[in-house]
Parts: sequence; structure tokens; C-alpha cells
Amino acid sequence: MSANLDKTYNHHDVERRWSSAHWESEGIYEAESRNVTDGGKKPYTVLMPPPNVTGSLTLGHVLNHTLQDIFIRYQRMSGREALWLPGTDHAGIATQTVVEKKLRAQGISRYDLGRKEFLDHVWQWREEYGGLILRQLRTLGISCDWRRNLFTMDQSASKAVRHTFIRLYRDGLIYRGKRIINWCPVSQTALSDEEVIMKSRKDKLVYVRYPLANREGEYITIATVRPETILADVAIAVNPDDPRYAGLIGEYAVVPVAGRHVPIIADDYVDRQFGTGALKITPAHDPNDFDVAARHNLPVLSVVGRDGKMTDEFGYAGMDRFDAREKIITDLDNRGNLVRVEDYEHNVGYSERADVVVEPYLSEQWFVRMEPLAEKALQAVNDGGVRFHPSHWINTYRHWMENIRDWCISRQLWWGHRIPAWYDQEGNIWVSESYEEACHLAGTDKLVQDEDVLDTWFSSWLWPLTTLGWEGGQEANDDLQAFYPTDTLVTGPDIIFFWVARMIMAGLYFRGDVPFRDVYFTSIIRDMKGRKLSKSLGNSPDPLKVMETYGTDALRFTIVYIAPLGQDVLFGEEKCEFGRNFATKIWNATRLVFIQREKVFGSMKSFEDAYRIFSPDQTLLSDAQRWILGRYHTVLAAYHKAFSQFRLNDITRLIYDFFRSDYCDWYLETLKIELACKEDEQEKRHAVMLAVSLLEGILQVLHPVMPFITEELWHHILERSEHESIARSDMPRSDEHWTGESVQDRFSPVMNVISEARSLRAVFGVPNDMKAGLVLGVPDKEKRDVFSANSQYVTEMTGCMLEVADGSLERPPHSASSVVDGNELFMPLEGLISFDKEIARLEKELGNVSSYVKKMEKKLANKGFTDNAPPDVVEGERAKLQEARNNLEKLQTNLSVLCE
RNA sequence: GGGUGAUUAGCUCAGUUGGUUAGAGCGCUACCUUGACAUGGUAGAGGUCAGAGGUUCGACUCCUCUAUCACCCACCA
Repeated sequence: MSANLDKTYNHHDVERRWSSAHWESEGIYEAESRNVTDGGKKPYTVLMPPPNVTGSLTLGHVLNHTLQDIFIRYQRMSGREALWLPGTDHAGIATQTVVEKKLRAQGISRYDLGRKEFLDHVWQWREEYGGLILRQLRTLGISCDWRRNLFTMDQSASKAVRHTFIRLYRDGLIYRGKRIINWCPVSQTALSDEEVIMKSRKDKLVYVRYPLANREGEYITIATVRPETILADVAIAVNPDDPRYAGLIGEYAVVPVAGRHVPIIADDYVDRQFGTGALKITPAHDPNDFDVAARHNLPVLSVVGRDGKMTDEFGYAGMDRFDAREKIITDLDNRGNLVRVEDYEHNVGYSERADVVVEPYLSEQWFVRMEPLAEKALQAVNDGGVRFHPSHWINTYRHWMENIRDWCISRQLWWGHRIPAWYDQEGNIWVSESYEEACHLAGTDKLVQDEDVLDTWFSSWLWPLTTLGWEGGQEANDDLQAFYPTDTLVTGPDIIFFWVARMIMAGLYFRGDVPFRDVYFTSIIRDMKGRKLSKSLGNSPDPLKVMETYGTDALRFTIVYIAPLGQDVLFGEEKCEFGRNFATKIWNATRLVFIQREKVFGSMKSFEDAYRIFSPDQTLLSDAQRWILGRYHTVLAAYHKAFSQFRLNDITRLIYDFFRSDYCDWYLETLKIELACKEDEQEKRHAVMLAVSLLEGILQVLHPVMPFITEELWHHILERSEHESIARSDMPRSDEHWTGESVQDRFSPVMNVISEARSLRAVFGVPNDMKAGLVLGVPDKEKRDVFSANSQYVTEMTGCMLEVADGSLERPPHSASSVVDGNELFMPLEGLISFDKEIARLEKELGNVSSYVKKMEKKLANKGFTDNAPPDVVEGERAKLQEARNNLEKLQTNLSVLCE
């Protein structure tokens, strides 16, 4: 028999044997559109959130991709054409930064190289290092269709980007305009609002007085946190209803240092309560001021450049904006303009990537008009066309959609999709697919292409379409036809605006249908102290190391087990002991089953022949076997239900509890006894096959979570070729026959007696090697027969000879006693019994039961309860009371005997 | 300033439409290694379910308020 297992489980061997590379060559994970269109099988599609090419594997990826893999494997085993689309994202700023840094180490700047040569370097870098994250993900055992791997800068995806840009431009949804945008002085590019992180920051609120131009000795005082921008002031604004300043409106103030005369204007925007109620207006450096200035036809002056350094001619030029701030406070003080300085804590926008304070910056940028897109995308979610799990994220989504602002999509970078717009010498804009086409449209070949590239998310929002081969046209290819819309998107709630919402917009706009049906928002992983995982804190375990130490299956199982839907997760790598121990347990339990199989069947061949046609035979089933079949099918039903509710941590709990408690601790123990005691060969063979078939089912339901060990063990169930995979086997379904009301559970009472007897042994310290006696009084004839039929299990599992008597038995002398399911259980303990201990034990139990009885009596005496509660509930409570009274009576009798 | 989530055993968490004497894992205590497994087994200790009201015959579960923590959104300088 070749099928026996090594004594110890070695996850390295198993993971190597059933690696991603192995299955890629077998094509196990590939999906075909023709299987959908021809056969009519309902497909199931998952879209991988493309990791950044610069990325390396984090625990966030592990959780995210494990969940996706679980969904896809479950559906694949459920018979659907399951397609998981992988890919990577070019990640504009991140990648460009990495390559620039590398070049800088060699003393080269990107400007030395020029645009084209620099991009060659980036592509080369991507060739060398860009595949890392996908290789790492493969070690996780994820089952993507790798043939369809897409990079957001691939030709087809780039074509789609150009086409969608052109279409939105022609539809009037993309425009170019001079606006105040968020500027990152480090990356030196515009950012979208979403790329700005608000952080609390301690600053100074500086009160500055401006002399009035025409009133000698009079001043108006303003408060600002950015005194360095005073140099670009174009007005002072006050609230029109503010009596303090009513007389000053229309006057002029002199800007300190700059000496410029600026008007004092009235605008509702000004809050009378804040500061002095007078606000300096600096349109180039504050979006609100920009609006105010626009309303009052004021000029726009700028004193901070794209590198965050001062550009003015008042002696600050070239200074960093924060240094200039310090200096101007001193200068204002020297000139007698400084009134006072207060500590002030407020929220300031930081660049997501570079982590520096963003500069509101006036520049020409491209924008997407979002309102028309948002309207439909909001409706799709409100109508349930897209469902969120957990659903409370709808509130966040709705709020963003209802307050949406235009999306700044141009970036002053080189790495990315270049904006397909050309300018002629008059400055007219020609948006088109190519230079040639633009020339044709413009009627000249003197065109210059826009220097900027598009926001990375401008390609990401097309991901559901581009991964299926869409290039921006109206036509649909086979893949789109078959697999769009996709089914489940698994992603973090942190990119709900960046990505999820925009994909919904793009899907609806370009294809007229939502891009996915369900969105599963993953947990955020934190360390054991609840802090976010970060490189700088050093609290981020390396998943590859964790997999190496504990096993990939162990990591996958553990992380799903501890990650409930919609809750943060506290992770420490030692938690993986849990998953590792479980894997070991599975291995060992399987060994037991196989050892028994070998004993009974001798050769694998004779087992296989019988097993292939096996189904449980009613006439051969023991009570224990009926019980485990009932449990198995109950758990299966709950398992499938949990999947339909996206409760993946539930499925791990279900399997864990069932396997450990029911299958191993109880059922396998009964199996040993049955095989040891049964004479009949047919019964033995039947028992083994049942054990194997249950095990096979367990391996299958566990396979989506622990793909490696289940694959390995499944190949030992029968002799299967290495081309076959459990991933393509049929997921077991729950059979109501075994869970229905008519299937009587005769084994649980036996289990209860066993537990109680073990407890008595433990409490009284009965030595392990001492065979004790056990007497069970069962008044009910039918029940008595059940215990008699199963007495062997009790005897074997407790080390106590069980004697089943009727209800009229006498209490054996010197015995410990207990009541189990209304039946009296005695354990004669001549010489071992401590009367004090027994009395204490019985008294404690008596106390519990009598207070319970009182509680129940009170409940049932309450007319409100008996009248209002459903009859079956009342009936149930009556039965409980009856049983408790019965127990109480017996406990009292036993106690009184002892106390005599 | 708005919004969301959390608060259950020493620790980490389950508890699915209100009816269980409130569960698990880890940790702890006791006992148990001659064939599945000590990465294990058996038994046990340990909780006024954050607090206060309310709805109900009945609340860990529903409502209101409070406290603490976390996160998201927000153009008052």
C-alpha cells in the first residue's frame, strides 16, 4: 500500500510538490469564455486589485488574496467557470520615485537623461524587479489564470486609457483649467484630493497689523498661520455684517514688507468669530481665497514655487517656505507689525506619498467632471446593483458621491500614460489617439504634446474592462461577453474612493453595467497592540518568513480565522501556531484513518475498488456513525450558507470545530473501538470507507482555505495522478436526509454519559489503570436499549464497565453519583471516595439546579410569558423545568443518603 | 463639526432575524506518553456581556443617552 503518510507533517515538501508552478503547467486554474458562451455555465469572476509593481508582499496582501482565493476555489469546485484576473499597477509616483532614487545614487537626475531615456530605465527596472510581488503571491498558492496577467501600461490597457480620455473629452466630461490644486513640492506634481492626508499639526497663529493707507496711525489686524504668504496678499476681507469693520470697507491697507496697497473688501465667507474677524486674501495660495478673489475681480500673485521655495523679490527668494515663515515673523516684529503669536493646532494636508505638507498651487490641470458620473454610480449601489459587505460602507460611499468634486487627473510626472492632447501654436487643444490624427484634425504638423501623464487611478478605474481585453471601443470581445460584470471584488475600505467608486462609474459609463456585483471590504491588519503595520515601526512581520516557519496553509487558515467581516485584526506571527497545529492535527488524523484502512483492506487496490462505489448503507450504520453523518451534513449546510453571506471566518470556525471536536475527539475514537470489536468484515470495511469519505469531504471543504495540505492528502485518499487536483473536484453538498427531524440522534446521550463518567473519575482521582464500575439507571425502556447497545463505547472510552439498569436501582454503596439527561449515574468507589468531596460537589450542583428551578418556576408562573410567548417556546421551558426538577430530586436523594 | 465601528473570561475574539444555566482559542490548574497526534488527550477554575435608562412576558441581542477607544470625512484663516 503506497498511500500511507510520513509520520510527521512537513509543509515545505507539500508546498513544493503542489506549487503554483505545478498547477500553472497543468492549466488547472484557467478559465475559458467558450465554456461559458457554449455550455451556458454561469461564470464566476474575481478581479485582483493590482498590486504596485514596486510592491512586496505584506500581510494585507496575504489576507486580501487568501480571501479572493477562497472565493474562487469555492466557486470553481462548485462547478462554475471560475476566472481570477491577476495583474500589476504601474503606480506612477511610487515607481518613478524608486527609479529616480536609484539613479540619484549614481549621481544621475532624470533631467540629465531626458524623458525618453529615463522611461527606458523605468521599463528596464520593471523588467528586473517588477515581477517580485507576483512571485511572492504565487507562494501563497493563489489560483489565478496567469495567462491573462495584465500590466496597466501594457499596450491594450494604454489604448483603453487613451480612448476613454478622448471619449470623456468629447462628451464634455474632461476639461482643462487653471485651478488651485494640491501640489506636492517633493514629487513636484499635482495630486487629487484623495491623495492628500489630513493630519493634525501644531502651528502658530500669527496676528499681524496692516497700516491703513489713508488713515495715519490706524491699523487692521489679521490672523494667519501662513505669514510667509503675506507677500502675495491682494486684499483684506471682513464680514459685511461685522460692525467693527463697517467703516473700513473700501479703504486700503498696506501689506507689510511688500508695501503693496490692497483693498479692504466685504465677503460672507469671512467668519466673524475667528481670529480678529479680518482675513488676508492670498488667492494663489489658498483655494478659498482664490474663490473670494474671483468674486471681487482681484489679481492673483504667487510667492511660493513648485519646489516649495519662495519666489518673491522681497529678500526671501530661494528660502524654504517654512524657513521663510520663521524669518518673516521676526521681520514683522522688527517692523512693528507683529501683534502676537498664539499656539494653534489644526489640520493640514500632507502628500500621501512624500509625507510633506501639500502646497495649494495655482496651475493648469486636467479634470474629470464627476457629478454626472457619480449620480449613476450612487444609484447602482442604492439599488443593490452593487452590494457592499459589510453594508455600512454604503454610508461612506454615499457621502462621498453626494459631495463629489472634480477629479484632477494630470500629473507632472514622466512615468504613466501620457495625456493624448496636443497644442498648436495658437494654443488650441487637439485631443486624439495619435500625433498623426491630431495633425490631421488641426490641419498642421506643428503640434506639441501635453507634457503631463495621467493619474495612475485613471487606468485603474478601467481595470474590470481592460483585464478582459477591452481597449476602449464599443464592441465586446468574447471575454467581456462571458465574464463582465465580474462577481466579487475583495479590497480594503481605504480605497473605496480611489478605486471602488470610480470603477463603478467607469463600468456604468463605458459599458452600461456595473463592474462587479459584490464588494467584500477586508479587515485592516494591525499588530498585537492595535497599531497599524508599518515599515518604520518595524512591527510588520514578513509574510514569506511566516510561511516558511509555520507553513502557508497555517498562515492562510489563521489569518482568515481571526479576520471577521468588517473588523480590524490584531495579528502577531505567533498566532500562526494555531493554524500550524490544526494542519498537524489534520495530517495525524488522516494517518490514523489510513492506518486503519490498511489493516482492514490490506491493499490499496481492494480499497479503491470498493470505495469508488461506496455510499453509506443504512443497515450497517452504528449510532455513532449516524450521529457523525448528521453533524457532517449540518455543518455542510452552515458552510454553504456562510459562503452565501460572505462570512469567511465562519467557515474556518465551522470546519475547525467540526473536525476537532466531532470528527477527531469523538468519531475517530468510536471508529477505533468499532474496528477493534467488530467481527464482521463487511461492517469493518464499511466503517473504514465511511471514515475515509467523511475525511475526503472535510478536505474538500477545507481546500479553499488550505490548498496545499488538502491537495496532498486528497492524493492519498485514492491513487490519483499528479495531473488531477482537488481544486477541480466536486464540492460536497449537504444532504437533508441526514439532518432531517426523522433522523434520531441516539448517540449524544451516550456521549454525555461518557463525559460525566470521565469527570467523576477526574474529580475523585481514580487512577488511570484502575477499571472502575459504572451503573446507569434509565427508567425509559427505549432509552435503556440505546445505552445497552452502546455500552461498549462507554466502557472503552471511560475505562469503566457500564451496567445499564432500570429506574428502580438501588444506590450502590460508596459511590459517586450524578444525573445525566434525567438518568442516574453511579460510580462505585470503594476506598477512593471522599465523602466530604462528594458532599461538597453535590451541594454545589444542587445549588445550581435549585436556583435554576426557581428561576424557571417564576418564569412559567408569569401569565404574561405563557400567554405571549410562542407555544413551542413555552413547551420547551416546561420540559426544561421538568428535567431540572427531576435532577433536583435525585441530587437531594443522593445527598441525603450520604449525610446519613 | 459630521459619520462609522468597537466595548463579552487574564489575553484575542465567536455569539446570524430577542427565548442557551453566555461559548472558543491562547494562557492557567490537575491528571494522562507501549502506535494518529504532547504542534496531543481528558477533566477543571475563570464572566453582574462598558455604564444608565427604556421597549418587551422575556434583552448579550432592539431603542435612547453617557463613557472610553479606533477609524473615515470636512475649505474657518
